[in-house]
Amino acid sequence: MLYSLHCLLSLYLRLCLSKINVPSIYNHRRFEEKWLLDWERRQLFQGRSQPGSASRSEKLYLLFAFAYPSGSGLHVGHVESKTALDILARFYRMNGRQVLFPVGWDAFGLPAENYAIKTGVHPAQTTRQAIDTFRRQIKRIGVSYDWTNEIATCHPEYYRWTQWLFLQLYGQDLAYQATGMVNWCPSCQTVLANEQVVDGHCERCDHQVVQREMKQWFFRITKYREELIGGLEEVDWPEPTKQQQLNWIGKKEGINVEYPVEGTAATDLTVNCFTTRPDTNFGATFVVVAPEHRLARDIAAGLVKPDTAAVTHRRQVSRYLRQTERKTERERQQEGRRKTGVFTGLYALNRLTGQRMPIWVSDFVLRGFGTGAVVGVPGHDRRDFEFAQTFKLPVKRVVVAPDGDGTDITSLDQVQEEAGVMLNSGFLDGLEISQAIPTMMDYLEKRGWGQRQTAYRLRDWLISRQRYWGTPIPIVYDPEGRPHPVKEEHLPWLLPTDVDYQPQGKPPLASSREFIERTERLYGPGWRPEFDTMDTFVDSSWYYLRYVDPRHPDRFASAEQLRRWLPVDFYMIGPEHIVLHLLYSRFFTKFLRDQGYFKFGEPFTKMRHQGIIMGPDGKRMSKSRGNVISPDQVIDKFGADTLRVYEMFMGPIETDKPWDDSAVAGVYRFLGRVHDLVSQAKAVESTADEHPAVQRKLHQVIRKLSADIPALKFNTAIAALMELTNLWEDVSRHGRQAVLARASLINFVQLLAPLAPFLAEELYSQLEGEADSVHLSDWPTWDDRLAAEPQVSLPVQVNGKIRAQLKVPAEQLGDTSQILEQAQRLPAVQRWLGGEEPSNSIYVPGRIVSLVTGPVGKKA
RNA sequence: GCCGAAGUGGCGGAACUGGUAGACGCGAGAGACUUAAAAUCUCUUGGUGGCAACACUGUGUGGGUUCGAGUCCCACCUUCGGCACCA
Repeated sequence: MLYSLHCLLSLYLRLCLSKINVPSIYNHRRFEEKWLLDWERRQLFQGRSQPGSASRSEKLYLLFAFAYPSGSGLHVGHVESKTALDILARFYRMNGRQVLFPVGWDAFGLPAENYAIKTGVHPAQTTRQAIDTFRRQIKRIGVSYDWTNEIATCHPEYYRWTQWLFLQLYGQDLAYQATGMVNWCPSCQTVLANEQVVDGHCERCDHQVVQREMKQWFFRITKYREELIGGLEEVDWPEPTKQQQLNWIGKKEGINVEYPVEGTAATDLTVNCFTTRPDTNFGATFVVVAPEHRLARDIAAGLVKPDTAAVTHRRQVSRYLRQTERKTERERQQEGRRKTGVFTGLYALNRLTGQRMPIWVSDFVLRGFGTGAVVGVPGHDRRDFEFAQTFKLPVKRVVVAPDGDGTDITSLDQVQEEAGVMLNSGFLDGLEISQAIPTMMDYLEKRGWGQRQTAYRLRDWLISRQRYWGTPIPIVYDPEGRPHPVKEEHLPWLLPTDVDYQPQGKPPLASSREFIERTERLYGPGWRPEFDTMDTFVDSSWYYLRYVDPRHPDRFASAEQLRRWLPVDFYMIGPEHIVLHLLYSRFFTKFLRDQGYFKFGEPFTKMRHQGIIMGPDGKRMSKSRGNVISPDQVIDKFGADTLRVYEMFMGPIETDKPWDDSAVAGVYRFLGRVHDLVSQAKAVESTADEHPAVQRKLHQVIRKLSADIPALKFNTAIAALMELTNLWEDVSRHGRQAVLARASLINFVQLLAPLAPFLAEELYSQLEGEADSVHLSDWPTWDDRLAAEPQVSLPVQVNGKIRAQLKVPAEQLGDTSQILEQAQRLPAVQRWLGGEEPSNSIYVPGRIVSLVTGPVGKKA
C-alpha cells in the first residue's frame, strides 16, 4: 500500500517535472558523504607532498589561527575563515603549488578546567570530546587539512617542546623569576589572567579582584622590543594591525630630566622625571612621583625627612601609600580621572626658572613607565591641569595656541597640548613646538641636567599561572629553595593526574603526591617541583613551527623541514586578541633565530583577518541571545557546498556581516541550477563550435577567478560564476541545447572546485569518470583573445553628463579622432551641444568620451 | 579622551589606477503552471515626473579640486572595534 503510493507519487512528480523547464535533481545528500570518504581513502590531502605534475615545487604554507576546542562546538562564524583558507589551499594545489595546510588544537586552557571544578570531569576528557566534535564538524565542511599530522598542545609530545623552549629561554637569561603584581581573586583563592578580570570582578564568581604581589616567572620579551618594531616593515599585514602592535610596544622618545631636591637635610638628593615635552619646562610648576617611587617610600619610612613638619608629611605620605595599595581595580576605574595625592614637604628645583616646585605623590603616575616620576606642566597637559586644579597649584602658559589665545589658562579646553609657538620660555620664545623640543633637549644635555631617553609601554611577559590545565613549568627547587631547570632527559615533565583542582589558595599541582615524589626520586629528598603552569599563550605562540614536522621525536622540528616551509606564507586570524599572540610569536621566532635554528625573523609573511558573522538579528552570535547558527543544521538541510559558497558570497571576508537564511536558500538554488546544467549538458564537437557569447564569458570568468581567488575576493568570484551560469542557461534554453565543448564543461567544473568541492567532484566524475579527482587537476587557463568583447559601448558625456552611447568595434577603439568625430555626430549629442563646437574633447581609450562646451578649463 | 575602521536601494553587497553607480544575490510586486499551495519559470524593481521617448535627482552632511568624484582634498556628523591617567 505504502509502496504503491510512493510509486504513484514519484511517477506524478516525474510527470510534473518533465513539464517544467529545469527539473532540479541536485541532492547534496547523495554525494557529499561519499566524496568525503573517498578523499580520505585516497589520502588526497595528506602528507606534505601531493601527487601531481613535476612542476609542484614552489611551497605554500597556509596557516589558520590555532583553535581552542570549546565544548559548544563550531558555529558558522568559524566556518568562514576555514573555508576561505581551504579555497586557497585547493586553488593553489590546482595551480601546481606544494601546499602545507595543517591543523591542530590549542587544547590547554581555562574553560575545561572551570568545567572540571564544577562537574568533576577531568579536563583531559572534556578536551578530547571537544576535539572530536570539532574534528567531525570541520571534516564535514570539506576543509582539506592534513589530518594525519594533527597536533594538540596538551599532548606530552607537544608540550615537551614547549618546556624545551622555556629551558632555552632560561639558559639565555630570558626566562627569569621576579616579584610582580597579579590579579588575585580572594574567593577562588587563585590568580587570574587579565582576560578573566571583567570590570574589576572575577569572571567566575563575580568577586572583587585585588592586586597582590607574588613571585612569578617572566619572559624577557622587552629585549626584542626594537626588533619587534622594525620587523613590522618586512611583513604584509593590515596597517591597523601593525599600528596596534606599535601602540602596544608604545615607544616614546623623550628625556630624563634630573631635578635637585630641596627642603630636606640630605644634600645630594635628586628626582628624575621622564618627559617627551621638555620644551614646556619653563611652565613646570610641580613634580609628582608614583606611590611606588623610591622617594615616596623613603619619606614614608622616615629615611628622608622634610625640614618642616616632617612628622606630618611622613604620616600623610605613608597613609596615602597604604590607601593606594589597598585599592581594587574596580575602585581605580570608578575613580576615573579624579585626582588624589599628598604633598611630601619637599621641593624640586627648576633650574631653568630657579623656582621651587612642590613634590607630590599621586597614583595617577605609573611606576612602570618612564622613571615613575613626572614634572607637572598644567598649562599644556590635561592630566597635569586636572591635578593642579584639584590641589590649587599654579598654572603658567608657555605656548600660544594656533588660534592666538594667549590669555591665562583657567579651563580644561584651553590646555594646549599639540601645536603652537613658545612664549615665557627664555631662549625658546618664538619657536614652534617641533623646533623647541630638540633645542631644549640639547640645552639640558649640554648642562648635564638631563639625558635623552626612550621609554616603552611593553613589559616583560608574566607566564606563571596557578592553574592545573596547562604546561608545567620545567623547574625544580632544591631544599634551599633555589630554582634549577628540569634536566632535558626528564622531558616531557608530565602534568600529574592525581590533583585536586578545586581552588584551595595554592596551585592545584601542589596537591599531587606523584608530582612531589617524582621530583624527589629524580632530584633528591627535599626537592620540590614548580607548581605553577604556563600561560597558554606560550603553547600557542610557537605551534606553527611544530606544524612543519609534527612527529619529530628529537627536535621541535628538523632543520630541513623548517627551511623548506617557513616562514608562513599566509596567516588567517581573527582581528581581536591578536596583539599579544602576534607579539609573542614574533618574539619566539626571533629568539630561536638567534639560537641558530633558522634564518628568518618574522614568522608570518602575509596576514589577513576575517570578520565576524552576526546572527540573523544583526547582533553577535551568542548562546544567551539564542541566535547561534550551527553548521550542522545548515549542512543537513542544504549541504556543505551551500554553506561554503553562501559564507563566501556574503561579502568581503574581513568585514562583519549578518546571517540571512533566505540568502542561503538562494545559493542552494544556484548550486542546484549548476548541477542540473552540467549533468544534463550536451557538448558540442569542439571549442570552435561553441556559442561565442558563452565561450567569451567562460574565458572572462576563468581570468576573473584566477585573480579574485588569490586576492580573497570570493564574493565577486561567485557572482561571476552566477553570471556565467545565467548566460549559459539563457542561451541553451535551460540546458537543452549544447553550447559548450566537453573541455569547457570540465573547465567550468574546475572553477567550481575550490569553492564547492563536493559538487565539483561529483560533476567531474560524471564527465571524466571516478578515477581522477578534480582537486588534483590543473587549474584552467584562459585565452585573452577569446575573452575580448568584440564591440564596446562607449558612454558619451556632454558637459559632464552622459547623453548617449557609441557602439565601437573592439579593433577601432584606438582610433581617437574617428571616435570623437562619431561621438559628436550622434543625434542625442548634437541636441545637447546645441550647435556649438566642443571647446574640449576627451577620449579615454576604451572607457569614455567627454565633450565640453564653453570656456576651456572652466566648469560649464 | 586617544588610536583604528566604516557609512552606497527595503537588505547583504559590486564598482579597475578618478571614467556608464547599484554587478551578483536576497526580499518585494505582477504574471505563467496548478483544483490549490509549495516548488519552478518569466517580467519589473533607487527616488520623482511622464502614456512614452526622456528629464531631473541620487553613494552620511557641508564645501573644494576636475571635462568627469562613491573614489582625491578640507571641515563635520554617525556607527562599530581597540586602548584607557603611558608623562
